[in-house]
Amino acid sequence: MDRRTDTREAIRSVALELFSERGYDRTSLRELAERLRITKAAVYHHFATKEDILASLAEDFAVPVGELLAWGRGQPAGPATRRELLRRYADLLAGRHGRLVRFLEDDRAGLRELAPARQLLGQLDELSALLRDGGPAPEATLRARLCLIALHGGAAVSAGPGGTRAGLAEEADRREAALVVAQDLAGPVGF
Amino acid sequence: MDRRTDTREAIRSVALELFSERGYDRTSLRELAERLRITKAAVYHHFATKEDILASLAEDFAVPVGELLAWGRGQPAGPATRRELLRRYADLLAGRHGRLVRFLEDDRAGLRELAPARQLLGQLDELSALLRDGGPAPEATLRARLCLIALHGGAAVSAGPGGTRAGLAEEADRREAALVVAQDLAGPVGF
DNA sequence: GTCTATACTGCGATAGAC
DNA sequence: GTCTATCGCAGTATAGAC
Repeated sequence: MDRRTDTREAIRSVALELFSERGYDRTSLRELAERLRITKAAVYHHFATKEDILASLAEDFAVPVGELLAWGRGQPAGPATRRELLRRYADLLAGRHGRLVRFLEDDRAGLRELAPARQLLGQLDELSALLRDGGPAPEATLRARLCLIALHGGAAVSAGPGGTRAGLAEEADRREAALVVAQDLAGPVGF
Repeated sequence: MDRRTDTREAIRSVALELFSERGYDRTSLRELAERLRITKAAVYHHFATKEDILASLAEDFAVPVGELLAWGRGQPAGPATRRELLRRYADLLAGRHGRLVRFLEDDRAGLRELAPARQLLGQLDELSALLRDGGPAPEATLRARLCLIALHGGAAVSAGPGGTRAGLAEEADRREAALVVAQDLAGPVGF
């Protein structure tokens, strides 16, 4: 793994941290560079634009979500598929993607106009359509959308090695609770 | 009603529109002034800072929410109170406050650091605590928070005289559905 | 109460040396 | 691959005329 990869990964990692802390717009490349102890120009060596950094982060998440969508489209519609979709999506969020999705959820206004985020939000719309119990009636649509919000809200907040043991247990609790609520929202428990 | 009041109200109204369309950060005072056909300096005659415009909008909503909280605190905890809290809050959102709350929900990242919005978000935290069925267990906390998100999501999107008759009916449908889902999330239907 | 003009700051992005 | 230096622009905010 060469130095190029190292710095690029470091930029991505710190960018995600800053974006999710302060929002995309309020994060400046100066701050990002400072935190990394390099200059803005060095950042531009690895990414052509600020939006490209976001795109790189978004794509990381878009790939597994795309796979999940492909799987879901091939399943018969029904409560069992919905439950399993939610379980798989919750598993996804339990990994390193939780932070990105919380950022996405918290910064919709800032991200709406940016292509990389739009694509991801489109995927989540499709996922919520798969989770919808029945047609596009307002109530079913809202319940499906809330499923995802529930899981996003339950996703990891703390990241990295800063978590205490108690904190990690709390996080697992929250994720578990989020899945229960989401599956409840997704329709009848009986199969 | 003197001219001063007119212009001030016009600024508030257009600001809310722009903030909710593009987010707080991405809305510049230049845009705001342009839309009003006045200059930036004229805006500064009515509001000392950009944040003061936000504060003025937030306070407008904080007052009735504060009254709702005061009422809620005086009621016995239980499903009936929770249902009525949600009904009253939904009524609030059906008026001109719907737009503000959607903006608040969509722009959390941009607003988190701003005092006027923080206060409002604190009030909503308190409201969701009143809506919580039981102690601070993760599931109860999440359900209470989702109640509010459901109502916010169902709140008016279109505002002003632009709505078609069909559009207005759809909006009412959505609000109705949001209340049903929220009350469902708030606990058992039986009293 | 609104204007013109301007101060100052920080942004994203680029050029070119090392 | 990182640096220094700088460009052009848009942001908030202010001063002072009318």
